[in-house]
Amino acid sequence: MVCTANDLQGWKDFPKGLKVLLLDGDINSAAETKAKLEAMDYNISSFYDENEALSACSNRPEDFHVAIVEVSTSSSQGGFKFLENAKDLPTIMTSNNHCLSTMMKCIALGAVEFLNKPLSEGNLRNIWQHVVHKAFNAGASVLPESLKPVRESVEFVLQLQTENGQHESKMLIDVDNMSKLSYSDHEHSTGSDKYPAPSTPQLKQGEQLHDGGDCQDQTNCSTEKESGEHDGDSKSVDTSCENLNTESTTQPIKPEKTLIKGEEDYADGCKGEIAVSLNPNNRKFLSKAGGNSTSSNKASVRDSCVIKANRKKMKVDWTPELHKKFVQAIEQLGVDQAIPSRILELMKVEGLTRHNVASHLQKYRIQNRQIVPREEDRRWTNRSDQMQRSYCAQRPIMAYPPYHPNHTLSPPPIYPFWGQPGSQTASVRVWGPLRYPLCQPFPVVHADAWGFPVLAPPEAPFSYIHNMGGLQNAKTVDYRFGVPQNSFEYHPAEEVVDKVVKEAMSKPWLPLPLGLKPPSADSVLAELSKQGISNITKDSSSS
DNA sequence: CATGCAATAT
DNA sequence: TATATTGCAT
Repeated sequence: MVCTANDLQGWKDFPKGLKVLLLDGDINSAAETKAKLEAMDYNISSFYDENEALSACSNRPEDFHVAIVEVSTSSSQGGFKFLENAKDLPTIMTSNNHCLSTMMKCIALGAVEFLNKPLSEGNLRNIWQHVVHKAFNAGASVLPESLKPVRESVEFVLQLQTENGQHESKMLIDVDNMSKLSYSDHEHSTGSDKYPAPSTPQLKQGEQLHDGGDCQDQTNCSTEKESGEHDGDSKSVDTSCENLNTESTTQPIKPEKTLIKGEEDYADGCKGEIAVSLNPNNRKFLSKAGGNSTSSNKASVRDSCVIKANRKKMKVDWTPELHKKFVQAIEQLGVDQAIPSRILELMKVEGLTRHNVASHLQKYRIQNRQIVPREEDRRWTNRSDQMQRSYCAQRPIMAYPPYHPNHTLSPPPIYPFWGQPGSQTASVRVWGPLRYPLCQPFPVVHADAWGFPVLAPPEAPFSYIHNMGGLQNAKTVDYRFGVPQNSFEYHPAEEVVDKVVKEAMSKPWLPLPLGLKPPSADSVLAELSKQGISNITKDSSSS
């Protein structure tokens, strides 16, 4: 990623001072690892106890950039607890136990890499890659405090080269692309981005990450070019690390994010997109400002960035979060009053224009229209048929948690991410109904071959994996919802039904679940009488 | 000016 | 292809 000497000037000693949390129950191997790492100028904090390590990185998240955690063979929790709880820290798992399932478990639980013990020098030397990777590929919202300086630093360096000259543009990875990458990554992994990008080789049986795993050592990609005039302000990471100020005592906060990509033209006409925060309490991560980017004057940098970013029209990326706001606004207004300007007001998203909202609303309506098609004359008495057909045409209201004991048998229901905010964390943006094969938001992994579903989506609660009792009985588990499903029949819990009914009644403007039209009174009565219910306690319309 | 729809662009 | 933006009519 860094290809010229010039590029390196800001961080040629980058790993130096990088703060490594080392959790290893084995004192000897811990000492050994620590010594090796320190020889590489890493800054090691050793922990023997998992809980201590956890509380340390919880209390001082800024103190750690990356963690190396041993999978203890003795204790049952050994290391996994840390792995799961320190989600904001790129965590490398190590173990003497080289079995595949252990590795997979680590990776599935969010480890960025699994390294066999003993840790080779090459492995250790390159752990910084995970820091940079995380710093750039974590969604801005989940970027740990400790990584922000890294990111800013790297961005700054990259920015320098961008501004320096385009003569070597072929060699450069421009910040814009990184921004895009980061952005899209962020979209696909909402909660914690414990699922690393494919660029990290850890899923391939963990064997690639020998020294060859990274094609180049961080020191050897220089091209002998020395044309640095901007070096004065460039900061190495360890410097920036000193400027950390957050004292959060809880787990690193994941601020709500509302990101919008800004398009910006550069002097050379080259266009790029940068991510800007529309939320004032958010931090901007991609600095386009050329000047100093020390942590101390972040604010000014930030401001100038915003100004620069606002210079041009912004492309709104309707992230799930943004869309959620949008939907909430619409619900709040009611479908009748849902006009762009008011939605905009309710959304209270800085930088968002009425046009943006209007456009989005247009699409929203189109989608809604498509799934509330002319079913006018359809009778809800034809229920089975109805349900089958409209299965993938769910309304924004979730009827009840879907269950498909065998997804090859029953059509997997789709829950449009249009719909209920909070019903799911929509890292994948799905607009309304999908074609049938895509109806499943995520593929259900049959993990028989592996004995473990490694493709659990980021949304999958980790407890799901736990509940599997380790690695074995991985059946088809519907992990999309925290509700355990264990019945073959559609028997929605009463409270669920109640909830839906209540919701439907309180929000008459919303289409009904199950793709049903409001039945006429007649059809309702007919249906009820069919079911042997002759009397209903309804205030109007009856008898 | 705001809105919604259609065309266009990415 | 999907979806965001732009253009235009109301």
